[in-house]
Amino acid sequence: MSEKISCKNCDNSFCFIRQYCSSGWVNRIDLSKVQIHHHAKDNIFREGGYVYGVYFIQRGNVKIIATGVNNREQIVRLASDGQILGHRGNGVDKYPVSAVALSDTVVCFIDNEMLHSAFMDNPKLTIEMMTYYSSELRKVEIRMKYLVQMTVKEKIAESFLYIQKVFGINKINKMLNVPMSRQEIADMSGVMQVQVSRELKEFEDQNLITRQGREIRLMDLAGLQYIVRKYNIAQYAEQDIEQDVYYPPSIGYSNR
Amino acid sequence: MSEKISCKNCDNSFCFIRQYCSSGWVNRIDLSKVQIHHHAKDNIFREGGYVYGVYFIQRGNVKIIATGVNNREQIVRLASDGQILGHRGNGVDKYPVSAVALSDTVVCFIDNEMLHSAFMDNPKLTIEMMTYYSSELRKVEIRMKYLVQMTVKEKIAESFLYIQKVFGINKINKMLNVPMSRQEIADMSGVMQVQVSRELKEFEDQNLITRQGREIRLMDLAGLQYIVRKYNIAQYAEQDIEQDVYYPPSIGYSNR
DNA sequence: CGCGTCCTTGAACCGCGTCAAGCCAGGTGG
DNA sequence: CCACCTGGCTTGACGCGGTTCAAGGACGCG
Repeated sequence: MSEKISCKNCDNSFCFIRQYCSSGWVNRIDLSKVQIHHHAKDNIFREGGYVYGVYFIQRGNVKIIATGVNNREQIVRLASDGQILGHRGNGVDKYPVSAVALSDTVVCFIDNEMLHSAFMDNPKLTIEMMTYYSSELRKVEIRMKYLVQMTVKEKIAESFLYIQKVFGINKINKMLNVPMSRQEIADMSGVMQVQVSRELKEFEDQNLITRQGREIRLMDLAGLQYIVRKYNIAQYAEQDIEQDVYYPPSIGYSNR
Repeated sequence: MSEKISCKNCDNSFCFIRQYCSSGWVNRIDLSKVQIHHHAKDNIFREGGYVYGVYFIQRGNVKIIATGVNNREQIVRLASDGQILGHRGNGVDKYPVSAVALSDTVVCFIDNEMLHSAFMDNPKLTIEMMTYYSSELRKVEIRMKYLVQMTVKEKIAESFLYIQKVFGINKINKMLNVPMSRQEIADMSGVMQVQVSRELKEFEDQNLITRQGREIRLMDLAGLQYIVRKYNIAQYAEQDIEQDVYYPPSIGYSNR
């Protein structure tokens, strides 16, 4: 007899399944069978691949990217512990985006069938999932406006605030918890990589950031917010400036 | 005794409530009390206003806009019959965007309390709503990439395809069912209004469109698709090119 | 008929994307 | 331990696409 590790033993308190499903239901899931481990830079799923279910991030940091023309990418979203990847639309069965781990990541894969029966049995789960999607939708709608109207400097400042918001910064050394390359920052902001270099220099001159090797330390969040103030970005302000240290600051670059 | 008109009598077959709630439940709603009529250019709700519920479009055409810096607007989404407006996020209680009627529009307002009890009683409804949001989310994610990577010409071509997709074109005269101003096309595409004028001229020279007064007739959808081909925009293709005529082509400009 | 709104067209400026050369750090192999 | 290589980063120079400013036209409405 093989030993079954119930989903109940999972330590992720953000997990939608654990939070909103009946305990009987939770017990039906074998954690060891749904968990998938990924290293940094691994694809969790790829644009064009078939959708058989959704992924919950148990622990880790992920970027969702849409590949564009001539190798240009657009990072449409960042996601971390407890968030959902690989949502489907009506009857659409292929991913329009890819998900890539930025640090070592564990996801739980729940296939369509199981998910559907979970929904039918647990109305609270469905409501929470719906709320989650509607909240992501409004966030993307807002970011969309930024990408169109902001200057390069503003877009990059906004990207830092966004990274800080989703992944947090290390309390002690103020480094971003998940270091991102210049190219990735460019892909988030929708600008060219060379422009990122230039703006970083300017930010450094203004003491908004400092650099240690290739990593970036956010020194003055209020200063960054000031740059984008006219777009009244309230959601990145006050809250979450102090956040837990999830990972040692270098894991994102690990090459295993 | 006042006469109650049940939600059952509503003629909108797309309505989520009618489709996915038990008939007993549907009967509880008094259609005459939830319906709100709007003229073209009316605000359905405004950025910054408090969220007391959601709106279902019973009939009409709506743009969702985010107001930006110095009177610049960004149209983040178009919506038509059966679609949902005014989704909330977690604990957020203010609209981040405005919804404006583009033609005469009827919406049904369902307050938070009623919606929540509908969700608890009708799991299918919740699932459908969730699917709707997740599908809108992926659409916005894709449009986000376009807005960043496309040239002005491409963005405008894409906007026409998007309008045609959501609102349809008149079968007979090929006019867009809901005419939009140059400014609105600019706000969708994230470009300046003068550029729209210039590109329209070019499109006309290439026989992709013709103009009648200020209204635009799409002559060559395949040609427009050709312009944006390298972004492989599959979702606007084949389907829906022939669509019902919802409204006389001029109502969108009516000034009542 | 005059006024306001929306649209068109021209001209000039400049932000930012492009191209290209050089730098720096880490890894590898002799 | 040094030499070399490679990939990511920096910096400069240039030119184009697109924004901005401005003037004039078309159309609808009172």
